[in-house]
Formats: sequence, C-alpha cells, structure tokens
Amino acid sequence: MPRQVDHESRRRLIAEAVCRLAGEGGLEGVTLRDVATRAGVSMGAVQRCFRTKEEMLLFALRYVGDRVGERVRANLVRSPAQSAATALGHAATEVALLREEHRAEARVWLAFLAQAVVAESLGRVVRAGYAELSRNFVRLVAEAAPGADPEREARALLALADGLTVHVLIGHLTSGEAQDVLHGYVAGLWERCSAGGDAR
Amino acid sequence: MPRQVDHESRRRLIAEAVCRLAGEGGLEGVTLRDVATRAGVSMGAVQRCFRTKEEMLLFALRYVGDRVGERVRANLVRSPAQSAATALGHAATEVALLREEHRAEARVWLAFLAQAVVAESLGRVVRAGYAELSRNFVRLVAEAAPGADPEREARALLALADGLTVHVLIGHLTSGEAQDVLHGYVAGLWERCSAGGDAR
DNA sequence: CCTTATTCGATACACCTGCATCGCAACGTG
DNA sequence: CACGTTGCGATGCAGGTGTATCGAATAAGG
Repeated sequence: MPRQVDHESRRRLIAEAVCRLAGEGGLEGVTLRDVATRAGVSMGAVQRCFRTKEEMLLFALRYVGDRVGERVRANLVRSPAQSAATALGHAATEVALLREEHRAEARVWLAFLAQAVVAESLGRVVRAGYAELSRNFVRLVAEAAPGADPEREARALLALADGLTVHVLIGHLTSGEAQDVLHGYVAGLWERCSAGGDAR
Repeated sequence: MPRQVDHESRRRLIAEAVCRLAGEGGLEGVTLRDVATRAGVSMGAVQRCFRTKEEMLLFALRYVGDRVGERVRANLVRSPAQSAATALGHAATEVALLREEHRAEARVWLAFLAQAVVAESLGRVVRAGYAELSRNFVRLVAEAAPGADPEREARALLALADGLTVHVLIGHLTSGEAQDVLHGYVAGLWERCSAGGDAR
C-alpha cells in the first residue's frame, strides 16, 4: 500500500477551502477547480476525496454545522458556573454568529441554508443541525425560565438569532444593534417568567 | 415606429417567470433560456428587455420586494379599524410569509437574500426594502406598545419574522408552530409594556 | 410603393462546469 | 531489487452558460 495519505484530514482541508470560497462568493462561486486551487491540491485529489460535488458540499456543510454546534455545547458545559439566563444569552449570541471573526462562517451558513431549501440532501443535514440546537435551547430555557413554555421560547430565540444573523449579514443591522436586541430579548424573557406564570 | 410592445408589462411577465423558477430551484436554477421558455417568449425578447442577467434579477427582486411591502402597507392603512397590537401581529405574519400561498414567494426571497450577501447590487435593493419595512414596524410598535423602545422592538420583531420564515422553509418548524411563536411574542410584547415601563 | 426604424427569433461564440480517463510517480512487499 | 498497487496531476469531453450578432418580419412615414 503505497503513498498512504490521511484522507480525513485532507477532506477537512478541502472543506475549509469550500467554506472560504462560499463565504466570498456564495455557493454558486464554489467550483471544483477553485476549491482545488484554494486548498492547494489538484483537482484529481479533490475527486479522490469526494466522488461528486454534492458529496463534497454535504461534508462541508456538516463541517461548519458541527463547529457551531460544538461551540454551543462548549458553552453549555461551562454554564453551571453562570446563571442559566446569561448562559442562554451567550448561547444565542454564539448561534447568531455575531462576532466579527465568525462573520465568514455566518455567510457560509446562509449560503447553505438557501440551497437547503431546494436541495433535499442538504435540507436533511440542516434540519438535523437545527434539531440538536433546538434541544439544547429547550433545556436552557427550561432551566432559565421555568415559568414559560420552553418549546415555544426556544423556537422563538433560535429564530430570532437566525433572523438577526441574516440582518447583520445583509447590512440592515450592525452587529452591535443585533447584540442589543438579543440581550434585550433574553432579559425580557427572564423578567417575564421570574415574575411568575407563563406569558400570554 | 413599428411593432410597439409594452416593455413594462413584458418585464413583469419575465419577472414572474424568474420568481417561479427561483422558487423551484433557487437562484442558480435561473437560466436565461429557462426564463424565456417559462415566460413564453424567446431569448431575444428577454435580452431586449434586460441588457444583462443581473439587470433582470434586480428587477425581479424589486418586483417581489414591492409585492410584500405593498401587502404590509395595505395592512397598515386598514389598521385603524383594529387594535394596533393585532395590526402588528398581522403585519408580522405577512412579512413572515407564513401563509401557504406565499411559500413560493418566501423561497424566492431567501434565494435573493443569500445572493444579496455577496452581490452588492442586490444588497442595496434588499437593504432598501428592509429599511422601509423597519420604518413601518417602528411606527406600529410605538403605537401598540408605547412603553417599549420602538426601534429595538421593531428590529426584534422583524428579525423574528424572518427567522421563522427560514425555519419554516427549511422544514424545522411547521407553519402553525411559527405562527404560534409569533403570536406569543406579540402578546408578550403587548403585555410587557401595557404593564408599564420598558423591559430590561 | 419603398424606405427605415424597430422588434424578434435563431444561432454563433467563447467560456466554464462537473466528471471520466490516462499515464506517471511513489511506496510497501515479495 | 523488481513489482504491483495506490494516489495524483493533467487533460479530454460533453453539456450548459451569458452575451453578441444577424437576418427576417413588421409597421409607420415619405
């Protein structure tokens, strides 16, 4: 067996090239040739790692999805140290990808999102990602705001975070404004249910 | 001057073909040839109406943006008859494009949105649309919830509506769940500020 | 009637796409 | 050391893309 290369690490290398390209020019700007160039390998290598372009995109999508999910989970495990409410705020901020250094990641995510609406294979992956996020959020909400309906509040928070991400990407909101909105919302949630019964 | 055709109506005809195609296969599935076929004209006619593809997409984007904005505005003018809070709910529901018959429009909008992040020309149009929506929402919030910070609440509501739209399109939420979240949020907003001061 | 301006449909063109193929180089094993 | 297996880079290929061009059909003005 000659020339054994670590396929998995190469796949990650290529996935990162995909992400950088998608962040710059959207998913339509992702070409096998450009990916190969950007990753510093030849087209043949890309073709050996992924039988087809769709397979490559699916891998890249899981790659970024996992990274975001991982960060949220990391936030969760060190949440006991903080109040559940602030943990919720941090998690939402994380999901909203508001920090400047995650802007590229957010662009990639939106590009995949738009494609996932019309491509069922991507849709499945995206849904799975959101399902896990949702579970985590429900848990956090139940802990932080025992009075409210956790399912609904979690859905609202997740949707709000995503909407804010999009609005920041578009340039309709600044990152600071979005953070302010998110912070205000979480504070309101905490206030509403610490006051007693569920809202509505 | 021979064979005078109504260019404007033909442009709208083509824009609708663009929307139908974008709703089915995303913006990448929009081809000049397919557009011409779908609109029932020849490629030459499309090229006479729009010098370039980008020009065509821009027109189509404004076309759907105007339609949504128009519906929101129509909701606004007949709002005096209803409470400002329910008017706000209706407007948000309208923006979220939750009704089944607007699902296609929502897909088109998301397709444009994703492209607008990386194409400045589309971005300007999208931002302009959101700016107008935002103004209307601020007015409604100020009327419905005098206690709260209208700017921030309007931003939150708009982002929430958009986020819900995306989650419904992806299949993470059903239309009913989204409507429930939206309704709950508006109710909470009303409750929070009718109780007195702004939240936080 | 003939000219002329305008629209339209078809086609040509250059380019780019994803995928398949093929020869060469690299390596562990006999 | 030879050898065969495996990876890889380059190139070929068929299809599709946006745009430019061109001839024909049409309808007004002289």
